[in-house]
Amino acid sequence: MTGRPRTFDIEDRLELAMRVFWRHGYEGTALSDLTAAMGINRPSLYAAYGNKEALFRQCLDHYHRGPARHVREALDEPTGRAVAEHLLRGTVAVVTREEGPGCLLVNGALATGEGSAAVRADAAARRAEARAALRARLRLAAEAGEFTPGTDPAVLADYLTTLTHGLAVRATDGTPAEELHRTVDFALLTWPDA
Amino acid sequence: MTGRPRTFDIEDRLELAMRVFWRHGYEGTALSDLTAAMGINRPSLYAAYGNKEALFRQCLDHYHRGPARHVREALDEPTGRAVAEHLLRGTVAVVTREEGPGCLLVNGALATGEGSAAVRADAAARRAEARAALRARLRLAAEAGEFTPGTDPAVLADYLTTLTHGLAVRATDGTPAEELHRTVDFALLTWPDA
DNA sequence: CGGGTTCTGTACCGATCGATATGGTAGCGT
DNA sequence: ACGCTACCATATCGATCGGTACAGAACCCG
Repeated sequence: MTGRPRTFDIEDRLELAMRVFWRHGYEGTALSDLTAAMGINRPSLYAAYGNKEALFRQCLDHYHRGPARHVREALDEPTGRAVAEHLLRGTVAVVTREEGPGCLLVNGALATGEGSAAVRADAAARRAEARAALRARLRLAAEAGEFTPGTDPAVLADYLTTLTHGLAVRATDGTPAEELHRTVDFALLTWPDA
Repeated sequence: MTGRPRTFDIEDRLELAMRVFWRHGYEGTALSDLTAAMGINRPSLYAAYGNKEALFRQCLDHYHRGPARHVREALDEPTGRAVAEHLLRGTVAVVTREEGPGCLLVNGALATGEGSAAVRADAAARRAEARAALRARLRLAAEAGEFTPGTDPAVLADYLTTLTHGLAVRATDGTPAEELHRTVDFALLTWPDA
C-alpha cells in the first residue's frame, strides 16, 4: 500500500504556486514557472495537484483560507461600519503585500482566452460569493437600523465590493499602501451612519 | 513606388482587433484569433501593424480615442462634481458595452508573464496618465473652493479612479449597467460639495 | 503593354505550451 | 531480504504559440 514518500509538503508548495499565479495570472504562468518556484518537477506536480487548472483552483482555496481570510472575518464584526472598515483595511493590507501585488481573484483570471474560460468563471464565481456574503451581512445591519433611512444595504455592499476591486487594480499598479488607506479614509468618512 | 493596394482599411480592422483584446486580454488572444476576427491573414497583419505587441498598443490608442473618450471629455466639465459624474456615468456606459465587457486598460494586461511585461507596463502607464489628469483637474476645482474645507483633491481623484477600476471589474463579471449606476448614485450622494 | 512595387495567400519556421511515458529509486510490510 | 508500491527524474509527446519565406496577384507608371 505505502510507497516512496513524497519529499515535499503539498500545502507548503501550494503557497509557492499561489504566489506565482498571484503575480502573473493564470495564463501568464507557465508550468516551468511553477515547477521552478515550487522546487519540484513536472510529474510530481501532476501527481500531487492534478493539472495546471486544478492547481490554480487549489490556489484559490488556499488564498481564501490565507491572505483573503479578512473577507470572511470582516463579516463577524458587530456593526456594518466595522465590517466595512475591517474589509477595506484588510484589503489594502493584502493587495499591497509583496507576494502580489494586487488580488489573486482579480489578477488571476480577469480576461482569458477561450481555453481558460472555466478558470475565469471560477474566479468570477468566488468574487460573486464574497459580494453575496457582504450583501447578506449589511442587510442584517440595515434591519438593525444602523444606516440612515432609505439606504439600500445591497447598494452599500456593492459599493464596498467596487472599492475593494478598485483598490486591487491600483495596488497592481504599484500604489503604496499609505495612498490606498487615504482612499479608504475618504470612503469611510461618508459612511451612512444612522 | 506604388504597388498592389491594401484590400482593407487599417482603422476599421483595428477596431475589430481591439474588441478581441478587450474581451480576452493580451495574453489570452492568439494571432489566429486576431486574423480570424479581422478577416485578414497573418502577413497582412504584420505588414500593416508590425507585430502583436505593436498592434495591442495601437488598440490602446484607438481605445483612448474611441470608447474611453469620456475620460478626456469629462475633464472639460465646469465643476468637479460634474467631472466626477461625467467620468463615472461614462465609465459605466463603456464597461457594460458588449464589446467588452469591462475596460481594455484593466482586462488587457493586468497581470502577465515575464515576456509581456512591457505591454503590462504600457497599460499601467495609461491608467496612471488618467489618474494624473484627474488629480490635476480636481486640484483646480479645489482651488476654486468647490469642496468642503479640508478635502484633499488628490485623495478625491484617487477615490474616483478606484471606483472606475472597480466598476470595470464588476462589469467583467457581467454586472448589468443598472446595478453599476446604483453604485455611482451612492458615490455621488456623498460628494463633498462646499 | 511590360517593369517595378506592394499586397495576398499558403505553407512553414523554431520555440514553447501543457501533459506524459518510462525507468530508476526509496520506503513499508512480510 | 524481498516484493510491492508510490514517487522522482529525464526525455519526449503533439499542439499551439508568435513570426516569416516565398510565390503569385493586383495595381501604378512609363
